[in-house]
Amino acid sequence: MRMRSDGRLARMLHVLVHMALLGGRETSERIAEMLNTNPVVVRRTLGALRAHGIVASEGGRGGGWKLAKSLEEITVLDVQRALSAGPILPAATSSDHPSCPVERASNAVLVAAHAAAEARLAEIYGAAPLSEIARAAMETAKGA
Amino acid sequence: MRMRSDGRLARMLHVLVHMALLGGRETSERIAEMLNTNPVVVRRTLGALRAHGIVASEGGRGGGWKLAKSLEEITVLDVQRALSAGPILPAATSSDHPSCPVERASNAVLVAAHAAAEARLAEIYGAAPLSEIARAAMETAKGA
DNA sequence: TATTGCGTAACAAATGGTGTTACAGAATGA
DNA sequence: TCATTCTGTAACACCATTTGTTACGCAATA
Repeated sequence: MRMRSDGRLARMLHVLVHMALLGGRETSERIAEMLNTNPVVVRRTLGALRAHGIVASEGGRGGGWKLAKSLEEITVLDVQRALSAGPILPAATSSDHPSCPVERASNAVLVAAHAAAEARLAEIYGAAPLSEIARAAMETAKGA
Repeated sequence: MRMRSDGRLARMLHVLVHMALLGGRETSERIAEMLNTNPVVVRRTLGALRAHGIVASEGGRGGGWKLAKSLEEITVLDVQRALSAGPILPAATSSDHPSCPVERASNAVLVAAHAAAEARLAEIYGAAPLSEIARAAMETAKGA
């Protein structure tokens, strides 16, 4: 029952930076083309970001998606949190004999280790605004 | 496509410590009872540990499983490595447009962050011998 | 030689992201 | 008003991975 880290975070970072660089509104259709996927998947995933104030959407003719904040104001951690409420790195403990001291001790070690790793990950995510990704991308594009 | 951290590590820590505390050989049948699971699952998983020299097995009457090292010589990291060859925390990047600078930059941030988190996790796992889990378990059992 | 226990193949179930179709609702513009 | 163009969402099927299970072969031993 694990919440494995999926490909949504990478895809969302990718598309959010593109949206900022393009400036205007983008439809699910066009975003889906950017991500080589389906418009419904895009709405589903961007919908989670909208619930956290990262993007906004409008229906009807001329509608679509746009950023609700600047790239400087969005960190990787913000996007991660929008996509998944729980821990980024769940502990993966066992619960075969909840009262067994050995199982408890084993689980405790794993929980502590994961908490430390998660703290490190969240620290880095939180210190990484999307504007930094945009800057690195432009640098690369120029250099190449 | 993630290699999510599954429940095998926790289960193996649990059973290895029990095996050490019990001292002798244990059959898949008895171990399965400890873990509330099936003997085949036990053979499957312990088989991976045997391939890394952590446990040994013998068939036939009077056979079963026993530790190949002492708990002091086995770290959580050893068990983790035996269960899964690759990274503990795979990066979860996207590959929709491998030549897109924005995708590359997004992936790079994620890869770097995961590498740091994984290093932290491996550091803790490597510094945690199973004897420490056994000690903590006995402490708890005594205290309670 | 009968029993015990591992080794392994084969298959079902559950989980969670993904891909897809279908359709309802809202905004826009002629 | 009405057709068009969007999002919102339900309802599936699909894929990959762990887990659970049955079945059977092989080795060791009393």
